[in-house]
Amino acid sequence: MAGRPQIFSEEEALGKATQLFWSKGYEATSTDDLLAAMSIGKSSFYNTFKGKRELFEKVIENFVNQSVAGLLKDTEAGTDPVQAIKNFFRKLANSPQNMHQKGCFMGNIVVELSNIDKPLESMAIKRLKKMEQLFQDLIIKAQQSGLLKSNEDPVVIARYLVTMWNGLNITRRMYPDPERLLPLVEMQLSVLK
Amino acid sequence: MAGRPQIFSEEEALGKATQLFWSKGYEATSTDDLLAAMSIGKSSFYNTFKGKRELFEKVIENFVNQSVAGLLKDTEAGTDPVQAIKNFFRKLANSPQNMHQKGCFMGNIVVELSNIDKPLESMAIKRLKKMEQLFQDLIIKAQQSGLLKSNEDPVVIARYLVTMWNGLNITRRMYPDPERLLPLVEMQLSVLK
DNA sequence: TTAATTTTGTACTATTTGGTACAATATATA
DNA sequence: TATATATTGTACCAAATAGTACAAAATTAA
Repeated sequence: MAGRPQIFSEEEALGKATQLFWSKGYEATSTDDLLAAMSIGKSSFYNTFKGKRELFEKVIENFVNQSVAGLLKDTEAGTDPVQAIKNFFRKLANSPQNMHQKGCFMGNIVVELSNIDKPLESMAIKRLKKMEQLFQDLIIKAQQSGLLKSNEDPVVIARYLVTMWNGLNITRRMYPDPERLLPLVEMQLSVLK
Repeated sequence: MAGRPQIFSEEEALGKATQLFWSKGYEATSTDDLLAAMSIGKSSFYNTFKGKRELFEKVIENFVNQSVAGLLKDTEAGTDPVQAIKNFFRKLANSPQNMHQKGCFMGNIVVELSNIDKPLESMAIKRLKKMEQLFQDLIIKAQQSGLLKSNEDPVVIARYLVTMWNGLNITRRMYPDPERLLPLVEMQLSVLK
């Protein structure tokens, strides 16, 4: 319980690492890149985060998707779950350019590492499935309350929404502007009625 | 017009390189990996393909999506364009495991390189847009012939289909089995009526 | 004040990276 | 057969990579 005090904030450093990994991916992010972004020295890096891979794992574990968090908030606020979902996707379409370019962190990981690093891919898949579960809960709630008339299997609807999310996160890089994305989103949401 | 003859088939070597890049991505594929997969020496490699990046460009340019080629064939065979599209996606759902794991080569490139190498990303995006154009042509044909009653904008429908494709190529890695994917695909295809 | 403890800075290292240099080799043509 | 020409194999290289070693610095507890 003694020792020299840490000169940096672990949380802050982790946030910087997250941003970097999110935009450049795992392989293309070098440890030197990380040190620069996190503004810490090599010793501090290896001392507190053990290594690049271990840091990446921690980044995945700590990652909170802001959009999803917003969706969750809307729901808890008592909003119509169907409207919450629709808002979620409309917000995606209206994101700033740099968000379009980054896409979904977990989706990016699945794509980059599916034939490179299965354990890391699995961690990302687990996160995407959590998102799917969130959708499923909302759909069930909407069906029970009668706000959603469709009696399609909630499991399939949820999986459809996740696929939409995954797809949009690539398509939005092809068309990083709301004018193209919004009509697309509306068509995709037409299932929810 | 003299000189020692090439000991390998350029086309074959390019095919091997394509498979490797497709499964491991750009960054994680080393030149040594390539040499081994292509079964050629370093000299031959740099002599005929100039370098890793140039090879990758050539691979993208020469890439023919087998599934898309099949779709095109079905169409030319005079099949109902709507059915052709439906078959296309159902076939995707029924692909073997390793295809699920590989996903869409062009989509993979967009994800991996969107913040790393814009020129390469653009090449991949161009290809995805070609696919979108193919969908659009089919939708227009289907609407004109009355096989598709929906009068939604063909541009939006095509973009919706590409987004479906992009999304499925991630979701199929979460659920690499037809039992989960088929109901999902059917729901997504419900727009086509 | 000293000892124990932890973090930090600097120098170093082994491996892998993409790529060159260049001579040896194998062919077509003169 | 000799020569021009193109491909190939081997050795080499500089830079970047992830990670270590270890002493110096900064703190708390005894």
